[in-house]
Amino acid sequence: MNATRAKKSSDKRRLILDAAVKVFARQGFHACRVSDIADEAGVAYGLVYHYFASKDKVLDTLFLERWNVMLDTIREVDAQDMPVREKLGAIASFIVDSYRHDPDLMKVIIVEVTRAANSFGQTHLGQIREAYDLIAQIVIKAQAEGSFKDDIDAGFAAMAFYGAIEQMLTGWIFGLLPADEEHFERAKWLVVETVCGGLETTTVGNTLP
Amino acid sequence: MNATRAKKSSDKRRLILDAAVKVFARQGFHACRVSDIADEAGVAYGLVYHYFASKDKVLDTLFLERWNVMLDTIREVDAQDMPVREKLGAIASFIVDSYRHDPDLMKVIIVEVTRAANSFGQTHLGQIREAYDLIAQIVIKAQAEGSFKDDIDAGFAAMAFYGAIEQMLTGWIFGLLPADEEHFERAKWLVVETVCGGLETTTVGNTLP
DNA sequence: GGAGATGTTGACTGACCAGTCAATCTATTC
DNA sequence: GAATAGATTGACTGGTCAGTCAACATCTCC
Repeated sequence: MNATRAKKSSDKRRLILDAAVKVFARQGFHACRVSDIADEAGVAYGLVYHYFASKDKVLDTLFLERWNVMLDTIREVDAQDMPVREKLGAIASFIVDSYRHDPDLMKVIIVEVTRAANSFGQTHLGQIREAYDLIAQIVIKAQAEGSFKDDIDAGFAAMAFYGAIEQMLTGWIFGLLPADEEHFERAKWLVVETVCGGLETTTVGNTLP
Repeated sequence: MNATRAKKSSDKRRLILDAAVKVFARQGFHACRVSDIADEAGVAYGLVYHYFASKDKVLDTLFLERWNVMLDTIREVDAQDMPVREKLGAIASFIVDSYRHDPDLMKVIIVEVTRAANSFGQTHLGQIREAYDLIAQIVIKAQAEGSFKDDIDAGFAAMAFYGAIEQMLTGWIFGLLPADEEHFERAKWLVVETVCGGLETTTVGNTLP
């Protein structure tokens, strides 16, 4: 049957991808060998090249798979009719939950792609920018409807928001922040509370007394 | 004379370090060859190894030189008697100005060390953590004196603050944000305004209406 | 059951590059 | 000006590893 064959085939492909996540997370993309991935997956060296054209393509695949899910989520959230705070909260939630669900994969995506300005970060700059732009759009709308101050550049605000979240993940990745269930939830809340608190028009305190 | 000799010696050392900054920034630490550094500096290959034990040590030196200046600055700022907002503003200022003054060096530090969880980030974890801790201390003091809400974990707040700044630099590094004088200044202000706005006790707006 | 396609294997190769080292050059000192 | 120490050179080496490939295995379908 075709389905069985297809299933079996993609099983091994998936096996390799999952093994790659573990290996990349443990040793880093540059430090690991393709044979490490094959060993971790329990398959022969050559099979990696049967499913992927190069070591790079393995990482590309991992990144794009997950990043596109995130982009879709952000688009969906934005399309809904809810206050900015909730929209940003949903995005923060999604990212933190992604980490909670698969810390290795998020580590790889952040360390090897999102922040790798000279390698994969450049390759996937378009995808990465897309995320920032979508968040900026949310900020712009909030400014237009008056819930966010409009003297703050939306692009910069989006970067600050995204950067704050990514730094939380970085804290967990480096083992600098406690990574239990409660802290995951508090982190979501903190980012939204902090960033929205500073951007909302309801804020009173200002630079001068 | 001894001074001349010493001067000449350290001249070449400096030459190599400066060349390394350019090369690391342009090609990335892993992608570049030691010969690229030597070529850029206009010295022979072997001379790099006369001054540095390994390629790694070159990056270590660059990182530590700059990072220690930053740690000192944060300590000085913290020791002074001024409102939190100004303290955090001074730190944001220092980091942004560091980028303005030498974007290549900051790019290298951030991309190759601060965010490299599997290589130099691990090696220098102590130094990196020190910076986060110092910022967290500032937040804790602000909470103690009542200017910051104390229901927010200081460690997390410090990460959010530092992450927001680093993401601004990342935006400039990737060419995703405008990098002119005015935007540098606005970025400092934005980060402080946003983060402090969300943390200060004077904030009014809250989750529920 | 056999032909063709697809999956799987792992030894091998060719390129690359960090680090070594012996030779040469330059300054310093007496 | 000879001796010593340090600076500078670049050809060479040894190890590493991404990617290839030819052989073998296992499906699918008639």
